[in-house]
Amino acid sequence: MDDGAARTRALDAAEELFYTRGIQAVGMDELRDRSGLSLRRLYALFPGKEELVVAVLERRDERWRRRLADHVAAVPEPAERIPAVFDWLGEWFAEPGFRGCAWINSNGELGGVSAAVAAQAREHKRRFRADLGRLVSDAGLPEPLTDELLVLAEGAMATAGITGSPEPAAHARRAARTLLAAAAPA
Amino acid sequence: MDDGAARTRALDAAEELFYTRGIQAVGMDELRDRSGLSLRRLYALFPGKEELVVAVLERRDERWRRRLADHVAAVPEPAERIPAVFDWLGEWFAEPGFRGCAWINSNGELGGVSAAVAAQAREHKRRFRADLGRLVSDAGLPEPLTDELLVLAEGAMATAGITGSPEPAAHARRAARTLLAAAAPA
DNA sequence: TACGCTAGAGAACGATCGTTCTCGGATCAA
DNA sequence: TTGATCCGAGAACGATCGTTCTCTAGCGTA
Repeated sequence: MDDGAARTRALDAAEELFYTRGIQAVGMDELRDRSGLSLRRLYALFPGKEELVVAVLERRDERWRRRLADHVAAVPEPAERIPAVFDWLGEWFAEPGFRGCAWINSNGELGGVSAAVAAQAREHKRRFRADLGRLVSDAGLPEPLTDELLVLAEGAMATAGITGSPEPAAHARRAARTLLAAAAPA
Repeated sequence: MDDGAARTRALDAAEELFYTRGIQAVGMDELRDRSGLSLRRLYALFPGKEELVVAVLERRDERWRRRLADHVAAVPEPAERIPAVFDWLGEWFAEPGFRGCAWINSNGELGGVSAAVAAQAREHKRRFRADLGRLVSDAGLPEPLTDELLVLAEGAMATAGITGSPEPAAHARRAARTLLAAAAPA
C-alpha cells in the first residue's frame, strides 16, 4: 500500500473515532487496529498524534465546506442560498452519529492545551465565515449580515451538538429569514 | 476544615483548572495540590473524578445563570432585558481567561464517552432556554422567539470561545434587535 | 544463494492516569 | 497515660497513554 492510501486509511479511522468519542479517549493502539496500519507506519506518516489530529481537521474542513458549497450551489436564486445553508445543517444534524461540530468539540477539548488545535478551529471558522460572506455578497445583501448569520449557524451547531436534536437548524433558519427580510425588504 | 469548606475548595480548584485546560488534561494530583486537600479527602467528598466534574458543572450552572439573572434584572424595561443578555455575554467574553462556554467545551470533550457529562450539558442548556423563555414572555413577545434567541446566544458563545474575541456578542445582539423589532414592530 | 532493505507485529519504555493503601502524627475520651 | 479514631502525606497499584525499539519475514538485486 502506498503512502497516499495509507494516509487516507489513517485519516478515515482517526476522523471517525475522534469525532465519535473525542480525541483523548482514542489511543494510538486503537487507531492502529481500526486503520489496519502498523504503529510504525502511522508514525512514519505523522510525527505524532497532534499532527494527526490537525491533519484530520484540515481534511474534514475541505470536505465539510465542499459538501455545504455543493448543496447551496444547487439553489439557483442567490438569496435562497442562505436559507439553504440552514437546510443543509438540519440534514447533517439528523444524520446518525451526529455529535456536533468537530471544531467546536476539538477546541473545547484541546484548545486550552494545544495551540495547533486551537489554530485549526479558528482557521476553519474563518473560512466558514468567508463562505457565508460570499453568499451574502452574491445576494446583494449588506456585508454585516455575514456575522449575524455566522452566529446563527454556530448556535445551531452548538445546540444540536448538545441536545442531539436537529431542530436548532430550523430555529436558526427562521431567524435567518427574518434577518434577510429586514435587510432587503420585499 | 469541615466538609462544606473542603467541598468548596475542591470545586473552586477543579472549576478553574478544568475550564482553563480541559478536564482530561488535569489530573487528580494537580487537583490535590491546587485545592490543598489530600487525595483521601477528595475521594471522601466525591466518589470519583466524573462525579467531581458533574458537581463542578452543577455549581457553575447556578452561578452562571444567577449572574445573568442579576444583570438583566437591573434593566427596568422588560423588552430591554433581552438585548441586555447579549451585553452581559459580551462582558463575560472580554474577561481574562475566557475560553468559551464550559458546557459546550465539556460536552465536546466528554459528551461522547460520559453520559453524566452529556446530561449535565443538556440540563444546563434546558435551564438557560427556560430563563430566556421567561424574558420573552415577560416582554409580551411570542414564545417561538425563545429558540431563535437561544441559537443566537449559543452561537455567540461558540464563536467567541474559538476566536477569543468578544465581538460575536455584539453581532448576536444586533441580530436579536432585528428579531425583536420584527416580532413587535414599533 | 547471499545480501541489504523495508516494513509489519507487537513487546517494551517511561510517563502519567485514576484510585487505593500504608504509615504516622494529631486528637480526644476515659 | 492509654487506646481508639481520624486523616493528611505520599507511596504504590494496575492500567493506559504516546512513542520507540526489537525481531523477523518478505522482497528485489547481484
